Amino acid sequence: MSQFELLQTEERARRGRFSTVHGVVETPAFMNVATAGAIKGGVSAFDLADLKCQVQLCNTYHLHIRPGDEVIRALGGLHTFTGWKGPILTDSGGFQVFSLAKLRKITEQGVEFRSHVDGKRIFMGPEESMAIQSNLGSTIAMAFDECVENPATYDYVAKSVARTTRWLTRCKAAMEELNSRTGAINPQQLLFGINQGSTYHDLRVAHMEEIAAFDLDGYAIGGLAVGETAKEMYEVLDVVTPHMPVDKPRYLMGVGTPHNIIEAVHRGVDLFDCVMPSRNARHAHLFTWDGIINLQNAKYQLDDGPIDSHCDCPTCSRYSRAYIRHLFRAGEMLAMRLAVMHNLYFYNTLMERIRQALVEGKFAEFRKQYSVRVGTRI
RNA sequence: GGGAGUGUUCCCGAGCGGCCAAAGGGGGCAGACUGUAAAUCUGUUGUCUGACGACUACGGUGGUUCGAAUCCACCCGCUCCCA
Repeated sequence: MSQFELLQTEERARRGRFSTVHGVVETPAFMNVATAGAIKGGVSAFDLADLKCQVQLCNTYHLHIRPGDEVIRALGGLHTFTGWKGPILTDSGGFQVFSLAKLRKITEQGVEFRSHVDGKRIFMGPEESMAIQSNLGSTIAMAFDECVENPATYDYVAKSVARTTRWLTRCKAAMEELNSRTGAINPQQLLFGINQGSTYHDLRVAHMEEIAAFDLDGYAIGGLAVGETAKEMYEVLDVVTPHMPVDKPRYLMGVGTPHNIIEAVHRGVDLFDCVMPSRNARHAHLFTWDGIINLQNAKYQLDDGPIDSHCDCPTCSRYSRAYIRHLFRAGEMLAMRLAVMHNLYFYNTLMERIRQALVEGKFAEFRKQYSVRVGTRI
């Protein structure tokens, strides 16, 4: 069974401890995204241990298509398969309802996708998503939802949210049934519900209250950072978080920049995930405590210092900006690996420093010092 | 020695009288990226100017023409074939 312990608060910001069968997560925490079972850029589950990673995130849709969730189940589940022994959260495939918009069709029963690999038709609804996630044996399964692109009409969002709620009922029933089956990879698989409602405050609040009644293991806020302004996103957080259960972890899905994360912690969020540190690292866009740098810029050609002089990650302790820049320009894979490791270490350290600031009652000060600074191009 | 080609902006390479500061690659310079169809995508890349525009450019020199990277002559360089 899971247990979320709220250890401390500072204004709306929270520090907590989430205990799962695969280990404890100190929150606020950033979950490292390994969509297809690996962090893109050549970073393995074993590297993650050196990067202060607490939770790995994998994707239902991608792993269902390749290699197939039945294959992973036969091999003992994601923990055995990837080598990551800590908590794993699997996204439900709901985000692909959004990102594969041109390749799908939504009905009450679920969503018909066209595989991005070979074009094959794939049907996924709440039951299918839960069954796949059960086969993957993740620690935390996410409810199957529809992530609506912003802006969206009130009418469409209202209908979509109502459907997402009905899907949640089916997700919960399916999860309970799957957990009770003998032979389940993780019979204690947790389920998080997902709040939707676009930028409509009344829909957000109403939906949050509805899903809170399901008494799930955690609650996520989805459908943000998908087209709306940062200001609108923060307003949704301001409006929704007061309606989220205090004794359950709160997860802001897919967000975001270091600045977004600090601002969301300030508004009471505990968990995050985002492809930004890994994707941007692969494009030489690196985060430092002084701001953001693009390591491909000519000005770093002769820079023999580390990416970040305040960083003690495996990359910064060994390699110069000039060398990594060269690796990028030469198309060497090592460039991506070193850059991704740095950015993930930065994100995980950011969370560690946020937690430490909360311990010391200095989060407000931390926010003031870093919230804007870490998002500035230098 | 004879014959046939060829020389284009940083590189490769299109162009065959005006719509050419010159396609397309590459390279360079910069930007984007938020539950990853993303080792991807976008912009830009002669000089000057805020812009209109002006100027300098297609091996060299001279010519034909209202107008030449494009046609002609000679020169220079490179390639291939025959002796």
